[in-house]
Amino acid sequence: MPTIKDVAKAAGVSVATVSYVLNNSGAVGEATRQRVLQVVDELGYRPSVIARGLRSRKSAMIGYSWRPVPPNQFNPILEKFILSLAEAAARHEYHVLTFPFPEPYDEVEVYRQMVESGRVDGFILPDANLDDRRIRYLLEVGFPFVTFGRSNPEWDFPWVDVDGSDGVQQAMTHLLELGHRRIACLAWPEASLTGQYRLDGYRTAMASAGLRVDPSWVIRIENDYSLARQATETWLGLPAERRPTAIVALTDLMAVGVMNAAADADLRVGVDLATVGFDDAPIAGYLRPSLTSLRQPMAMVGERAVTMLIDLVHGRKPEPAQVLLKSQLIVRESTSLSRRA
Amino acid sequence: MPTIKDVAKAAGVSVATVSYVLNNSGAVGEATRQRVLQVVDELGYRPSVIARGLRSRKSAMIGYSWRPVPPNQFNPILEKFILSLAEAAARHEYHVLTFPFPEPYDEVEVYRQMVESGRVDGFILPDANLDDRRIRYLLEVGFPFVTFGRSNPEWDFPWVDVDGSDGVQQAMTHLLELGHRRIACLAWPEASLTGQYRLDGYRTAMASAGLRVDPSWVIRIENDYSLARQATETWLGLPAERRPTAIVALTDLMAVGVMNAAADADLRVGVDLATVGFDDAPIAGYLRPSLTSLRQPMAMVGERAVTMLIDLVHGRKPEPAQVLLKSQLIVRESTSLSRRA
DNA sequence: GACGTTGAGTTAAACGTTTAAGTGCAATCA
DNA sequence: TGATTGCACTTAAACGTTTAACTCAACGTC
Repeated sequence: MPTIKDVAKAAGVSVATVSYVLNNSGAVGEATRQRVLQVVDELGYRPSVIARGLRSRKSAMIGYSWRPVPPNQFNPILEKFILSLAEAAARHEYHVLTFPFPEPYDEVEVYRQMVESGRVDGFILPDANLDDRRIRYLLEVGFPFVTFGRSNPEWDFPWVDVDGSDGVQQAMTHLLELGHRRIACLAWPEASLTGQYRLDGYRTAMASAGLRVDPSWVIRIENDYSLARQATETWLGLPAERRPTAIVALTDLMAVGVMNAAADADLRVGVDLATVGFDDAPIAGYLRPSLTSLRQPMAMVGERAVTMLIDLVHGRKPEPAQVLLKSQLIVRESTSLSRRA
Repeated sequence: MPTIKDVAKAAGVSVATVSYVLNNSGAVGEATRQRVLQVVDELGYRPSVIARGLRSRKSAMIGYSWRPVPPNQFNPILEKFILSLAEAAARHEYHVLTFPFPEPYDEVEVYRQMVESGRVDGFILPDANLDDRRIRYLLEVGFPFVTFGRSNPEWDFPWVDVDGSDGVQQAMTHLLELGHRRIACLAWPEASLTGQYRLDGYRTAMASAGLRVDPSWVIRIENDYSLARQATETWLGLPAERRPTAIVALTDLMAVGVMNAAADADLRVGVDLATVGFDDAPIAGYLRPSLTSLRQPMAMVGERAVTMLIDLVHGRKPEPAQVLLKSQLIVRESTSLSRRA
């Protein structure tokens, strides 16, 4: 593998000149420049990113670690997200280093290792949450990062998020237009900030529509199929005047639980009971009935996050430093069969 | 960030000694060793992987790039695979670098860049196929790699694969035991070697059972929901004595197409028509009826592939250099409702 | 007492870049 | 004419490791 020295020798110049040509810096005459470039081409020379990294104290790598979901759950947005990270990074001559998510309470240690060994120049942190230890640590040591998701308002750091409140409000508007008035929300435990925002959207929409929220209409569960079924059964067991006619679930997996529980109770989903999911999993369009869901603009999230991170790494302040994107409601049969029929 | 020099100074030894201590090489007295380790600990020193890489000409990185599936398809095994790669790599102090899959026909160029810039020490290549240009290139330049999937038999290289023929035979045995005799196979285009192996499993099982394969029982399509529906409709339109009672699909997505087309024809899946998928997508257990499918041991695939690759990188010949793993049939309602009923 | 041998260190080169500082030269200027 | 400037290029240090080669004292051997 040729090195910069080989190029210099072949072109009859010093290595510095070659370096200047390659980096478009320094003052190099046009003739020399051409000659160097030609030699580079002939020799098939490619700079060693490692040597470059040692000198510049940059690895040109972005660290990314995600929390694997438990068996029997799925993460519908992971692939798109990683892909958009990798593509956005590549556009800036960066690369994405994926590392396994640490065991609970070891988070910081794993990130510390990455930071101190100089493996990466910055991190993309998915699944940000309140009091996130990773964020606290990285702020403390002043290491570049961008989160996907928000955290404590008193912490000032760059993030990208999808407006869950707005998303759920879109779904609610859709349901309200269809005439639904008794709408339930299958939510997440209080610990999840993302869950809070989405639930806020539900409450806001109900309030704007002048509708009272029956306390039994909000059930908080982990993202789990069976728990979603149980919750649905609870709702369907309510007296008719309190029984929801529509259910907004915070994930597609839970929405599937809702649909199946409803079908088992001999309700026609989309006609007798409407339901909406979140994330627009690839399967959503192929379910029976197909599932109305909120699609997060993952490609954009990845692109923005990477761009912001690279700004940070280069000492520039990303502008804006906080980005809130909108999700898109994909209407399918689970909310609109009755209309079509 | 402290460097090895800081440690050496603080411990009153030369940098070489520190290095020897850290690498357990050279001859170092016990007292000195302890003192160095203590200083390392006190200073929180961590070797720079970049400097180390420059000297040792190793990046301690494994390159991984996967072909993103078209919109409306999904890749049920990707997450588990990347995760197991990352975990296995971490156990050997390696990391996984993900890079975007190149545009068609640029494959080699992107891999070449990775090789020549010294970014990675080796590759894991998913989706290996016949005449794979990536394999050809890497063999040519003698760069370490392990594929997931097989390729040309005349090429000698290390791979890990899941025995698709055996998998489909498991499914077939299951269907035959349930009494099915007219079994169809929803296969892939001929270009896919993985598809060939799986289809072989179908033909082998039919032959072993002494059953003739009606030519119309094999339909080759891309992995696509709508095409799967169409194929199913074709089969359901056959005269009764040639109409399949069971359909083995090469992916879960196609199996969903089968199930929905059957339901539209007022057939009860699992009773009137059995179907089996492949990959055991997370949703499979939550479909109605739930889908029998073949689960690939992705964690094992990743683990083995990484171990083999690291052997190669260190100049050891992996033993064995070819690994064929079995998939596991997960029986659910789509093949056994009638039994349970 | 001269002569290996061994153990425990040190010295310094090397890995492949980047870049501050320096050099030489021609053109420009007072 | 000599000083000044700007351009094009070179020199050499530095980034943080690893490791071959060396040093030196202590010890054992004949």
